[in-house]
Amino acid sequence: MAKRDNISSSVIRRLPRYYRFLRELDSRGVTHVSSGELARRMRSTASQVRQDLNCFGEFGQQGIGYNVSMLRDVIEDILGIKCMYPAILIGAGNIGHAIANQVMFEGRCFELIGIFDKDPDKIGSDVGGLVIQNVDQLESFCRSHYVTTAILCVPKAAVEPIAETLYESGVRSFWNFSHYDLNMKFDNVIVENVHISDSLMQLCFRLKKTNSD
Amino acid sequence: MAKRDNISSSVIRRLPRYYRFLRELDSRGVTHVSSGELARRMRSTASQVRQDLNCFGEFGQQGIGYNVSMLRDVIEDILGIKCMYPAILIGAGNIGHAIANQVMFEGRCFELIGIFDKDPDKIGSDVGGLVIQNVDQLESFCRSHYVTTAILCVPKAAVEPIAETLYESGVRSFWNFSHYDLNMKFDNVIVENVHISDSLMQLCFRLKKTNSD
DNA sequence: TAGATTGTTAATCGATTAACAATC
DNA sequence: TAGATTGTTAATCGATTAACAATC
Repeated sequence: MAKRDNISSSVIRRLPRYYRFLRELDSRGVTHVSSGELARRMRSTASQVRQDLNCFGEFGQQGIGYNVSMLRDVIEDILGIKCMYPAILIGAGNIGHAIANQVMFEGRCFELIGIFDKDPDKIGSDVGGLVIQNVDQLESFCRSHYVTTAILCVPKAAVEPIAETLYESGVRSFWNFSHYDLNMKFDNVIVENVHISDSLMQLCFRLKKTNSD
Repeated sequence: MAKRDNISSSVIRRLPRYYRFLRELDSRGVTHVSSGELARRMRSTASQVRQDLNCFGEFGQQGIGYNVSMLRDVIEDILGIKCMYPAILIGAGNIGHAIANQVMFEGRCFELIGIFDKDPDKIGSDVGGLVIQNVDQLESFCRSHYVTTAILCVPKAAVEPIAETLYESGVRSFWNFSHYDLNMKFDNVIVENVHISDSLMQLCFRLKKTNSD
């Protein structure tokens, strides 16, 4: 019955962005925000914003706007970022460090409980409060800690076999930074492939377009 | 006249993905690929692929498929990744290191010619073959080297003022990793804001959805 | 009351899918 | 020739925009 059950995928894709702005407003103590103001921030239109927000309940008040903290709360709920899933990270290189130190520490949705690498020089050292373990501990660790999610920061060539191993150890979701599209053959697996350089190519495209205008 | 002039934005967004697959096929020595095969890789449909590829010229041959290297070439051309823009990076923390070492070194579209930080302990040390310079050198460096693009890997709070300075020194495009949406007030500026954790939230959403089905 | 702003409907626009003749 | 696969048109679907009555 709840409207909230069929939110279109384009709205879902915009939710993290709404969430960021609402969090910022909330932290500044702003209690209400209008569709027009949100639109300005989102580089969208007031109409679009109202259409979006309307599909998960009525949080607005005519003449006043939307209640920031209620809206923030319902978005957290829809995205599921109130949950806490145990996650591990494999590959303690540059990106691995960045993720462990700068992304995960915000402590939303995932708790980083283990870091693995195969380099003997790295094993034993500390990253963001965790000791780097040997990859050969992967299987037993995943089984005993019921790890749901693996963050893959290993080189291209290593991804497939590691993902296989992890799948067999019960891991069913992957956040993959390896520059290689992981395409698991099982359909009970969730994969988010991240390609940072895609956005660099978009930047390049826009630069070229500007220059040729 | 050229079809190529009005490629829709949704096609543009898919180009980096096509590009990746074509590059892989090319490196494996595959000369032709069908829309069906590309669709399988893109998790799309053959119809979609043909529609997409058709909007920038006729590279297919009935009964045979598309010429991989020609297609790759035309995509490189459209995205403008054959150009080489001088870029600098500010903030030699974890993400800065990751970008400098793992993303930029592929040597496409941008050449990293300078790295800056304000931490005296970092200044002078080497990252990916470049010596970290003091941020107070930023302005003079940008002016003398005609820097077009800045990669911002600094904390939230530092972004606005640094972007201002850079703008005044002639920088007109920004690849921003600071977890803060940079919204320059000038309209001759290109900004790509990267929010890595958005994809983490999408992962979270999909996990929650799976669990509740 | 007057001004602001929502929720919702209808109209428009654009993107995806289906179908098939053309051709390698 | 038969099989494969394109290019392109038309049909469908979905997303965005515009408009306005309802209401704080």
